[in-house]
Amino acid sequence: MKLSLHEKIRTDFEDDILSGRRAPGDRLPTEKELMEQYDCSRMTVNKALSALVSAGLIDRRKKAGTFVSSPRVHSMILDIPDLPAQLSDQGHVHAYTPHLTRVRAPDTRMEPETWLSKGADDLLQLDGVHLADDRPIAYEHRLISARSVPSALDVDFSAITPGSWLLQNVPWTEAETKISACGLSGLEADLLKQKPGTPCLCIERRTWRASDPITYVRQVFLSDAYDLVARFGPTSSS
Amino acid sequence: MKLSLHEKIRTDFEDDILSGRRAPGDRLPTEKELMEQYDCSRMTVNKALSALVSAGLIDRRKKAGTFVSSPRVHSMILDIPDLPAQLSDQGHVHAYTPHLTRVRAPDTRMEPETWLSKGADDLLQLDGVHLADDRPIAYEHRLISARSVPSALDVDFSAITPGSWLLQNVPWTEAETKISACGLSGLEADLLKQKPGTPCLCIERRTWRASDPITYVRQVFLSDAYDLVARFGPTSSS
DNA sequence: AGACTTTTAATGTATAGACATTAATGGAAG
DNA sequence: CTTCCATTAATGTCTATACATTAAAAGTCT
Repeated sequence: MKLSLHEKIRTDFEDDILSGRRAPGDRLPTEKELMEQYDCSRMTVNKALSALVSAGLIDRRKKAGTFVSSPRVHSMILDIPDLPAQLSDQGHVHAYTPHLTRVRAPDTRMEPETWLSKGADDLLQLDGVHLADDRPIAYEHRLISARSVPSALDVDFSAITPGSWLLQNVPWTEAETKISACGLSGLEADLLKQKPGTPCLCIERRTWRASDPITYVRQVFLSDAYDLVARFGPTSSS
Repeated sequence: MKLSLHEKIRTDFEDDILSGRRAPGDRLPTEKELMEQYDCSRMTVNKALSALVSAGLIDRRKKAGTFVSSPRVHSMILDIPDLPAQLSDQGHVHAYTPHLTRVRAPDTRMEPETWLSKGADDLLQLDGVHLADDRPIAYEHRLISARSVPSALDVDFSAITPGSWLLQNVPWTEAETKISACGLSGLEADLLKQKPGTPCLCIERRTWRASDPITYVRQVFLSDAYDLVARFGPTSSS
């Protein structure tokens, strides 16, 4: 693969920093030194270093210089893809069978419902089962604010999953995701053809669009059918 | 706060996209149009748009143009949980009690062990229980490559947890994390004072340092004591 | 119509210079 | 010795221009 010059400069330092050859606090050459070293213009060096700044690998201070960032944040990005997309990527056949669809008033004893309805608005409830190759793999309980997304009331959710429809029609601006483990309830176990109490991965998510609550969803995955994998490393670069 | 011109251009489009005023798939003005609109040079426009590309908000295709990127994936930033740090942040008292510490040959029937040992090297095995305020909350099974990290053999892991020691002494360059759910085994249940089969969150991680395998760890968390929460939204900008 | 070629409009990369901004540094005054 | 100020070395921003690269679109020839 052919790298452009600013990419080469960037990856050179990326490698040095990630491998530990340049430790946190170390000072990097100045732009002037680098433009001689790489025989290029200052803008090119600057572009490479700017990328490293926004990647959080270096800090730059005027007059002082450029330094390897100190508190190496050990964090990684976990992508939680749209279920149908992920399954079809892996060559499986995805299906969604609605189990319960209705519009109702919020139950104010339930925290997610008071949050979503702001105490008053009607909620569209969409419960259903996700299948991969005809095998049930997840139970989804979803609530949508009828106020924030009135158009959702007219959609036929046996043709498109609620998640995909929302992603395409009501892009979110803010989201909170919680991952935990839980045992299947009696109803869930029944629908997924498992025993109650079977350990499952539980993903809960709330999304906002410009500070309006949009949806709350709780997905319960059979643990042998689904897990989340995140990888972090030098390969991450685009 | 005074914004430089390229920041202004960037935030203008950031706002438009995050608010939904520009929907996925919409085409943005060309660089030429933008340099007239903002009365600036093309490089300035380019810098703003490049930032939006690396933020994943737009896609650009030569000759075709610039478009709001389409499937906004739900991603979350997963902080590598250094359990002691995380717990003390929340005001809890953390303790770690070793349960099994030994050096042994790899069991070649186990995939993680062949990976870590490359088929031959000795492994340092460190199993133990994490407690928060004297209550057991997690069981940790850890293997460290004696070859890649020989200094680990001399450490007293009743004084510092294996995770913290590694984080401080052997920074990784690459990591893979897998999150799933599982039921407690008999041994784990015993040590955590729970019933076998209790649903738990299971985090497995492998780390590398410059392509050398360093450690494999499997942490099993009581589901009522621990879950992962991440929030993603427009506040992310630097 | 279909397959190939050419044009062309857009992005991608890079240059050489200019001026602005900031903060470390050293020197002068008290 | 301390305070203040000027110097200056670094990054930050921006311009105007050039050429490369790509793929859409239009044109041309069967």
